[in-house]
Amino acid sequence: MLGALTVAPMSGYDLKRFFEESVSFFWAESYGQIYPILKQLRSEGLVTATGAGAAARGTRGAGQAAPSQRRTVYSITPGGRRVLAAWLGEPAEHQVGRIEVLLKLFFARQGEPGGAAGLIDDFRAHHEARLTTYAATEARLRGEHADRPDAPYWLLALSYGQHVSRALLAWCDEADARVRTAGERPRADA
Amino acid sequence: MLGALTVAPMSGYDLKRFFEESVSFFWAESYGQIYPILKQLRSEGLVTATGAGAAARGTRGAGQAAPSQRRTVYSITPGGRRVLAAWLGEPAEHQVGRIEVLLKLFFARQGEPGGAAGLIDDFRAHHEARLTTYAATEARLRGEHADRPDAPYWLLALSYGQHVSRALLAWCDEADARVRTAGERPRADA
DNA sequence: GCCTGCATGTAAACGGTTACATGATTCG
DNA sequence: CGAATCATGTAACCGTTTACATGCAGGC
Repeated sequence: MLGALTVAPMSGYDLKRFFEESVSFFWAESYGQIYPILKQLRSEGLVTATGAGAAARGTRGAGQAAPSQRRTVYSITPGGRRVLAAWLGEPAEHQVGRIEVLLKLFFARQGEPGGAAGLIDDFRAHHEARLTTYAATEARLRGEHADRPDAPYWLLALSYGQHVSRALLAWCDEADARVRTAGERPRADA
Repeated sequence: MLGALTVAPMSGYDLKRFFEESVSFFWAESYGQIYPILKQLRSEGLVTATGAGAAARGTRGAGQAAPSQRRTVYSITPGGRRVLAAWLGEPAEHQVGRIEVLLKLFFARQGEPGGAAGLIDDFRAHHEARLTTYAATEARLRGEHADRPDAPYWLLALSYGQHVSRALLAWCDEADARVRTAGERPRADA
């Protein structure tokens, strides 16, 4: 959240969209977290609020003309930037992501004969779609957002996704071949 | 859990180890889940218990000689196999796995200049280690476990991990190059 | 006798999603 | 006017992890 607010001051609603549009392929946050966390960050002095819900006095600057209203826009504070920088300095944890398709594949012999092939088809379609999305995002990043100073890092994250999806399509080919020859046979005919 | 019990009847303790040794790179379960779920599966008639905690009568067969005792071993029932097969028939969901390292990288411009490079180094080491583990697992699967009928599917899952880790090492090279040239420069010297 | 590993379980806390409630604004 | 979207929030629920409690068995 603090990271997102370095891109621009945002409302809770904006943050949700930011997560959906920018980092959705590797991170997600729901309203159920966003609003409580904003409240907490504010109480810790890591963000400040302006607009609708900015109860504390001194929030509305001189000529600010009540803009749109009803929105509460949050900005990161210097303290927030320090906390963010500290977090960025800690090594990232490599936690085990649960991959449901692998679990099903692992036990696929216990299911219908064509099951594994179906899973793989589905999986291939998913990653083909992702690569298409990635290409569109890349075009946008190299186009309109090319001047943003964070752009190189954003492209790095994108590249991660592309490498993974390409590798997984290659795996699909391999898996398909294996499943259609030795894999499925031992159950039925043969 | 039902899937694991098709491999062999197991105790809760065995299940934990099964998850740790076989599928740990894409799935994990803790005791806090295993024991309650076993209880529930049993109440639904999807598994049966033998040994220590097998309260219901008729569990100990004729010449079974109280083996080791204090263990409660669970076996999958025909009903359990049906439920498992039904689950295997449903398409797998592609949920967003949270990748912390990408989040840090995405906002890396807000941290220390060398931060991104450090994250990548760490990440590379992690996937190199994984590839080593995968190689050992592959040897075991092609060796002692080669005759197991599920082995082809297990190798497929393993191959997934190998494809991903190899792709990520390639990404590390690319990312490193980008971070050490254009990436880190605009903050300090230059 | 003690340490390690086997073995079973539970309670509290945590992190997260879902669903719902509410209402303002904008645009066709 | 009505629909879509902007916007804020909360409560209930669910899945999961962590930490703890307990005790037996086997080997040194």
